Amino acid sequence: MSLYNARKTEEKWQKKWGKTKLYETDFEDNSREKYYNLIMFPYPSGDKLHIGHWYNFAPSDSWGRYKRLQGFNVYEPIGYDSFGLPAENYAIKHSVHPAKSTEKNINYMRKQLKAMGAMYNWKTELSTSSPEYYKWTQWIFLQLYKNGLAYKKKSPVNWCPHCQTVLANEQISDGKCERCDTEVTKKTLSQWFFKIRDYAERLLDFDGLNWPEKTKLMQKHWIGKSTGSEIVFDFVNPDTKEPTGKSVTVFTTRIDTLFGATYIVLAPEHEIVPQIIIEKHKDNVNDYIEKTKKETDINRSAEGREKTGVETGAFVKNPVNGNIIPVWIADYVLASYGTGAVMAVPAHDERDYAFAKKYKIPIIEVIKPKEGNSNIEEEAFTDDGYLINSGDFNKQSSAEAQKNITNFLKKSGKGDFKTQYKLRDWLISRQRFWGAPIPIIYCDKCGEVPVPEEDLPVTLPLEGVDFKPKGESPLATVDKFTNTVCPNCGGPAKREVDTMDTFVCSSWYYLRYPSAHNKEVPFDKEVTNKWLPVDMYIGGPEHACMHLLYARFINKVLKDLGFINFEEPFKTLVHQGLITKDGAKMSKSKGNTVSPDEFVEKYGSDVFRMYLMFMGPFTDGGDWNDSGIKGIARFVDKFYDLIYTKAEVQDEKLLKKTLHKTIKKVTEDMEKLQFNTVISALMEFTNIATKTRIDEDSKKIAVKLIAPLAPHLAEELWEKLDEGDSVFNSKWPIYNSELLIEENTEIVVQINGKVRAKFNADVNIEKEDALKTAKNIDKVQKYLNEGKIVKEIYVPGKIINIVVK
RNA sequence: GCCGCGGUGGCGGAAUUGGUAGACGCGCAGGACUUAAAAUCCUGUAUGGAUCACACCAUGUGAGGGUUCGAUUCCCUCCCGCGGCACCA
Repeated sequence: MSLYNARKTEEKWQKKWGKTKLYETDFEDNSREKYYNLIMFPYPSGDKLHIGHWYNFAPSDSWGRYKRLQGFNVYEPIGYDSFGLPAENYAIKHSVHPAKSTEKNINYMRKQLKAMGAMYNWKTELSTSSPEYYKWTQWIFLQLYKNGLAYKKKSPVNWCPHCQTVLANEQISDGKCERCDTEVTKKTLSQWFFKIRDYAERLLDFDGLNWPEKTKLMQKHWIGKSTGSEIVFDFVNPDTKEPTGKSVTVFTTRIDTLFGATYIVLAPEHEIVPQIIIEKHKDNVNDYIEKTKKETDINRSAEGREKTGVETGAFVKNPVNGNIIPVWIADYVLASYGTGAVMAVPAHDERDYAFAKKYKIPIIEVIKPKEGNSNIEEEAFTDDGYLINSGDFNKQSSAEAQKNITNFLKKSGKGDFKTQYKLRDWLISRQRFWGAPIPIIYCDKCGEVPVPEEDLPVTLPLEGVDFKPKGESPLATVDKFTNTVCPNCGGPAKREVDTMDTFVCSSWYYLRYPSAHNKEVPFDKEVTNKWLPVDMYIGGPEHACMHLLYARFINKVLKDLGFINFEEPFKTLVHQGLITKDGAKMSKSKGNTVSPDEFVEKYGSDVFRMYLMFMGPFTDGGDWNDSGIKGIARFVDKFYDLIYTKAEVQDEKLLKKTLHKTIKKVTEDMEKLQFNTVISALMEFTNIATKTRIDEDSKKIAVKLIAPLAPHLAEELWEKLDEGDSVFNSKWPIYNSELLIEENTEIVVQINGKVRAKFNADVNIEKEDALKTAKNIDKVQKYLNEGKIVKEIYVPGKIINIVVK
């Protein structure tokens, strides 16, 4: 029977840690190497700390504790990503100011986080919605603004009629608002953008980053670089074939197929469209454009949708061969990518092929496969090959022709090499209240004026706000906020009423943490250059393309502006897996959630977090089982009893060997964050040591080994072992490899690859002796008699395989 | 459709420079303790066959094929699940 009382013990140590300031980082300590261990900070929702948070935070804390035991000066900060829509929606419903509900949620969450017993440095706790923090978010906006990286642009944006707010492309899933599931429509507004596209090329460079390949690949796809050529097509009069003076530029990655272009297609939104329509087609074209406007992007890009389009009656001249080809409009060409115009080569592009067949446009074959055949009557041939029907370029390979044709057009100014990116500039304006106000003032005289840095923060009003959305920012309803004076001329002026995307707040919080106590600067230069970049960043894979890309962007900008001296914010990145229940994702709507509080109450934080880590590999996640946690609870009791009980060692040799094997296994697996096998190794050790009994020195080692996983239990036992101070001020054990050397081994005898017998032998037994021993075994002889020995394989100290035929 | 990851007992999972598949834990079954239960401890537990029982035999890591003395691990084809992207010119 165990005497271990988890809840009491955990409370005791949490209090003690607070008193002794064990986890308050000494940022100036140079005696130990720094280690910045970061988690993706939580959004303080009314749902409190859920199991997903635990699965991110607890293993991360175990990792931090392990690094500390290894001698690093570990900094583990905590904070809250506290701006955002849910608090605003709550305010709309219940008329509670977001500042109030957020504070309440943070207070509750802080209690839960403390009960977890992680080694957070509470001294540098921050929340993005506090004026002390968003003052500097606004400061960052101003740096981008002053350096031409923030600009305002009228653009069609995605509009959620329910939230009455603009959504970023990233916030729409399945044509619906990610937050409220309402069908998304369109609206044109004047918006602030950050020029992340300027950094596209640098964001593709992951050199020196220890990140999951998957994440890097996702960012690469997201940025979507493609290299090709731009070609200028001149419009010509359909009757006289004379140039009209107008032209359109297209982007293509397959300029080698240019001789096969039989029409070009413009996006319905393309600005040149109104100028080039021929009278006869005007009604048709305008109808089509009107129809397109009503369709959302999502519908337009729905899978398997039949391609539609209309003729404009206009014609252009192919610059490479002078062919006159028709100009069409079709909604499958997107205004937002490339130039909003494409050349169509039906013979060598599936989309163009289907379109040409439908509208009976000629198909001209210009590429032949190097090997085998293509059948243009049946389908498009889209691979590279060699050119035919292409004048001087015949017989060249696709790659050669791409270079040569572009260079040929370059001479006459009708083409050039060009690189395109799918990445769009970052839309940061939000027509919301609960965000950092954009520090811009509009003056009738002076125009757009940035708020002077010394006037920051532009504070959110606490009173007089109407949260009910009316299609504009709630801030517009607060006269006290909007009416101000121009910092330039002193005349009356209006403030920008939009706030920033919360991703702006979270794109730099890791820089603020170590300087969070400093009110003078966003981040202390010395501290930052010493403590950054982040050594380990652990969080969900859902942030692969947004938060993690934005943070890299802001970091690079701040480096370019000379504020910091490092290019990348996160050296090592790890994504935790997903916890499921009965194989399904947990969700409130399904009612299959697990409440951490309930299990922490019953078993304690140590047991709960260890079970989470035991369920499966950390990066894969696992399936929660209510009774599975009992196994960990039993293990904790057994371990406590093992250390607590004094007894004579029965089998010293076995104990030492097992202990050092365990040190090796635990150390190696901790390095790989394979907590599940760390725990099973400790279980095996406990099972064996319970039988052999254990001496005091070995106990200390065992306690250190379990300390990262069960910090409270370890501290309690460390104290019981009459060790003062904290186990987390001790040193991680090192195994003695001499103790791991095996003298005897079990050799497996296989006949034709099947295990037939085993025998014990000296590890260094020679092949001949091993075979001799094996062949003397009765059972082996039985099989040998069935045929002739064809081959004998000996894997030293492991296996004998005799092939009999 | 494309890209990435995965598929192992009743369940979560372990093992891969190719070398005894199923560690560890849950669950289940039997036993001990108890008036009884819970807790705890001990034993067993891939499937099928055979046996009073053991020894034993066969099969087995999504399916099929290949390479090899030997394949969960390598190669090919296919099926299923998960995540991401998607008319990107």
